Amino acid sequence: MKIGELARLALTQTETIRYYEREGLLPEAMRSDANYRVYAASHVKRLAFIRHCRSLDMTLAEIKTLLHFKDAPNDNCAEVNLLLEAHIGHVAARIRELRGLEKELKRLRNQCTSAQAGPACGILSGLDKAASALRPAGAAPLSVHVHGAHSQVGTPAKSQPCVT
Amino acid sequence: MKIGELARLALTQTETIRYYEREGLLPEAMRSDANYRVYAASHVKRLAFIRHCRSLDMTLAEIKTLLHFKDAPNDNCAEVNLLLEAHIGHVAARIRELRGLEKELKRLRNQCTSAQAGPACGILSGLDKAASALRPAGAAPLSVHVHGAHSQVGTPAKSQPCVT
DNA sequence: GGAAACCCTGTAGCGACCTTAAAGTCAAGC
DNA sequence: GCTTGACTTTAAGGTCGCTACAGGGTTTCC
Repeated sequence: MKIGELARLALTQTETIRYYEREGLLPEAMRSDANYRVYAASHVKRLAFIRHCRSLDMTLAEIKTLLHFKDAPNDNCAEVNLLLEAHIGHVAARIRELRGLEKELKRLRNQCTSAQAGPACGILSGLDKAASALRPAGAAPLSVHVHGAHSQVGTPAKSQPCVT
Repeated sequence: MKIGELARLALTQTETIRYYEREGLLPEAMRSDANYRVYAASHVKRLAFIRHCRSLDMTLAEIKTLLHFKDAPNDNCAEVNLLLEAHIGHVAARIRELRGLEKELKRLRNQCTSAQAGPACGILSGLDKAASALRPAGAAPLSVHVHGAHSQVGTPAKSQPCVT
């Protein structure tokens, strides 16, 4: 099968597939006479694995590590577990961060409706006040390696690879 | 004051300050005879405002809009409220996404401890199985504009501007 | 045989910075 | 006066995970 069919099967864009090949996540494909990439069923499975991991918000580096373990015949359960455990930690940390943000943002919103009569917007002055307030050092260091509040466009989270 | 002092006061890197100037978030600073940027207290306040908004995971575009409202003398409370409301929506959506991820990751982790006796790692085969499973289309479209599970390095969330 | 659909490589862009390089400036100490 | 070191300047390139061209070649279908 050619790259377009693989892309359709894995709900991935062809450019992304070529990118994964460049990055060493997918092995270099065989080529046809016309220099077209030629894929087999095993590539579909591997790509689906990658896309699933990406939908779980793992970085390509993490996925590369997992693929390495998958390729190795010996039992690396402990190391895989460690990686997964770390990733769960990242996600949990990011959730805590965002919950804090949500709380502060809602507090700001309430300031607006209550201070509407003032000369300046309550939200803007609220942001000012908060900006000049000293934050206690006890606040968690935050930001471990999980994205902020804005997802990148076209992230795989929006479409799952569905290979049967 | 020079850029270094401003950076210290706002717990920001000098390169970030120059970047904000290039991007139009900070006005172009006066220059000394030696072509050094010269700042006043008003710049500290404005930078603190920006950094605080960034710590709330707003994009620079959103912050630019807020600054525009701040600079305008008239009452833009409604529009500011709208922007904030939208941002709260983004954060809430990202939290929902990440909670789902957390759940699935923990399910995977449990597979490992329970299937440890098998020939291959339970987690890896679990990722395989999930990758080949069709996801129902009912799943939310996700990814509104809030980052994923990995924060970018040096994000302002890790250090608050503390200006008094 | 001609048009549409596919494929190739290579490059540039996104956001919010961070890093590095090469050069210029300034204040303090000898 | 001279050196040292801390600071500043601009410009360019790197990060991550793609996405979007541009400018060509190939295949497929009518």
